[in-house]
Amino acid sequence: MEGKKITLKDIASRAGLSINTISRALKDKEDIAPATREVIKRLAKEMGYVGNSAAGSLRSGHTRTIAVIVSDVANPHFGIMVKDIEKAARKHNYTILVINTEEDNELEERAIRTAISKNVDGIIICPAQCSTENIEFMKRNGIPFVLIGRRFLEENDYDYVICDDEKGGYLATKHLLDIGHKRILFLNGPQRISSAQERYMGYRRAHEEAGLKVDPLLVKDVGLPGDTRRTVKMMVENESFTAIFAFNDVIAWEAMYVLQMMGCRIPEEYAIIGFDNIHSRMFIPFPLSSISSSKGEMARRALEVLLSKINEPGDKKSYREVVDTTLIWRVSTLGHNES
Amino acid sequence: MEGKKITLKDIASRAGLSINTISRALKDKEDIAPATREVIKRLAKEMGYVGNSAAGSLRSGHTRTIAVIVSDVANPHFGIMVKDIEKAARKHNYTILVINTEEDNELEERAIRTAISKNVDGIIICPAQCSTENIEFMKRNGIPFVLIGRRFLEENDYDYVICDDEKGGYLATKHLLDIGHKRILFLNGPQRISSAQERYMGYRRAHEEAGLKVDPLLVKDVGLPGDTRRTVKMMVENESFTAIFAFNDVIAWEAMYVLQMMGCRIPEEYAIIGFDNIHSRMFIPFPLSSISSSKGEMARRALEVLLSKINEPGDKKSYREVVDTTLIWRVSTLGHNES
DNA sequence: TTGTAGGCGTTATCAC
DNA sequence: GTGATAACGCCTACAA
Repeated sequence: MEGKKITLKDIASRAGLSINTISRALKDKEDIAPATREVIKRLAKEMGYVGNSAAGSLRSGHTRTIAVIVSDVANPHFGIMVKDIEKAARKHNYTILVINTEEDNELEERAIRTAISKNVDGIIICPAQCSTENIEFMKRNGIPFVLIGRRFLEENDYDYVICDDEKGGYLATKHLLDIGHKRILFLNGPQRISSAQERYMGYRRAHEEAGLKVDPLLVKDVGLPGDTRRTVKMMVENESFTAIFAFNDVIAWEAMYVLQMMGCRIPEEYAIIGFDNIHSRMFIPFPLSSISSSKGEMARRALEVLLSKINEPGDKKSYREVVDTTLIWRVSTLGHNES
Repeated sequence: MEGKKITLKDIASRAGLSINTISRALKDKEDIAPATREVIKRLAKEMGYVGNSAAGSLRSGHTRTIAVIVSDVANPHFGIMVKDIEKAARKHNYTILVINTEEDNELEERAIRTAISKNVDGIIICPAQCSTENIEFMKRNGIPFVLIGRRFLEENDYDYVICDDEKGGYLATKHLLDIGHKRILFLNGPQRISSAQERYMGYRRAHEEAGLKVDPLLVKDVGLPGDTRRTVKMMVENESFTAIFAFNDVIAWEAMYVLQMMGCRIPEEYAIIGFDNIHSRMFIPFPLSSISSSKGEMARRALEVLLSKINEPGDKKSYREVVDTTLIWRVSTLGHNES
């Protein structure tokens, strides 16, 4: 049994039957005598036969595999997303191929080519958004795909499932303004990313509604690792502000870490709110207020959209799904601070 | 370009050459005229050709894909592991298929069958250890595989890469004893898991060395979600202890969360130490002492072992790699508590 | 009820 | 230099 893989042929020669009798018996086809079926199935089990679906898919044209392309599974945001996609996919008998792009354009291109060359039935991708090239490539290729978590604001003809980032940015900012903060540091993600742009729009809208002007000095891009630590330290030393809105919970944690190291108290000296509500999935010592974006919901919807695109190839419908965002209030923004 | 996939055949008929010439030209074989090669390559690019490696692997027998089977990618421990495996694999031009088992025996079996049926070249698996059945199945099947993070203590003839769990358990416990704690609550993982057993052995050794007896009431299994919250609450209310050693950082965070909710101070009232040192990859607000198990190292070694098994199928060498563990001291065990 | 033929896309081998 | 052929493992359609 060791060494070479058992194929239908091996079973056939052992059973003294033809390859395709074996094939059909194992698929429980009616046209094989029940007795024969039983014998064959037992033999297959005995020999440890595991079908070669890769070979079958060469014929059928589908692999029941979808690629999930994200920047980094080690980031809990994506880890949770990937898990939920995998879970949903498993229900539909699909397997997922995970590829990380590290937010890099070239790696993203390679990821897409790899996925296509492995004949996946479709792709769920959180695009690095360095350019539209890679997305255009998928489109030209004809492979079904859905964007998750990010979209292209200008060339808006790709299907996507995102959360309501503008509203999330608005809710977070309004919440901080409501409890008395006037100068809110926004630790935002890289500007090329749509969710960063949209959350910023929400940040602006909340300010406008409150009759306040946005101070550009308080809006920082912390895309690179290390940025958050440097920025928070620098801002605490040089600027006056009383609250932080972080692009995501991971950045928020890092900011809190720095503040604690510097001896600042949360929420008394600095209130802080994140985005993603990872605390709903994991108990982190310091409860962080956050914007819930329901990753499970996004994952399921993205998969559904992808499956319908896979199953109705002719269909030219477009899918633009926006999952609601809500405010989750925890102690990191408790109390208030009239400055 | 939309709809159907471009194949060698399509390029061949467009170029007026044979399929085979196209194939060889695209692989830069010397026996095709340089001029022809250029023309073909340009044409392929123009037509958006992406090779069907699935078809190729039917012939070659390998897919350059490995399956990574873990219980849950959303757990940062596995998320980080998967990321590091993916990164190492990418360097060797391998892609990974990620399947979650949720620590369930049946899902694990399905995961393995799926992986094999998709013709992966090998499997890296963190076994649920409900039984050895599934591992035996892989062995009988002949697919190259390596266990990661866990091993089978009795039937020790499977290759593995683990960290030094016994030493880790010893170091964590000794550290707490050294700073003055005498009653240490051990929030351990499920007993069927080797790492839980081995960390417990370390916990015992440290006690013995210190001339203390292990109180069985202080050793709790918190395998299921929710266990940690219930257990910590119950223990704080009913038992006396001054420190906690948690099976992993995620459990430690949860314990800290509960302690904070109950108004207990860390480390003054309860010192706490985790395992995995996730803080080396993520800044979590409250710095948690932990045992570092170098997931990056484990991931790379596991991949190397797997690759050598894939590349030397005849080789009957066994691989039992144990990565060192070290103590990382942070504020969650600062100060001491002479009780 | 079972067997035979052909083809999915690619590649290795050998002939032209 | 380039083309024809067979083969990888499986499946559909049809013949026996």
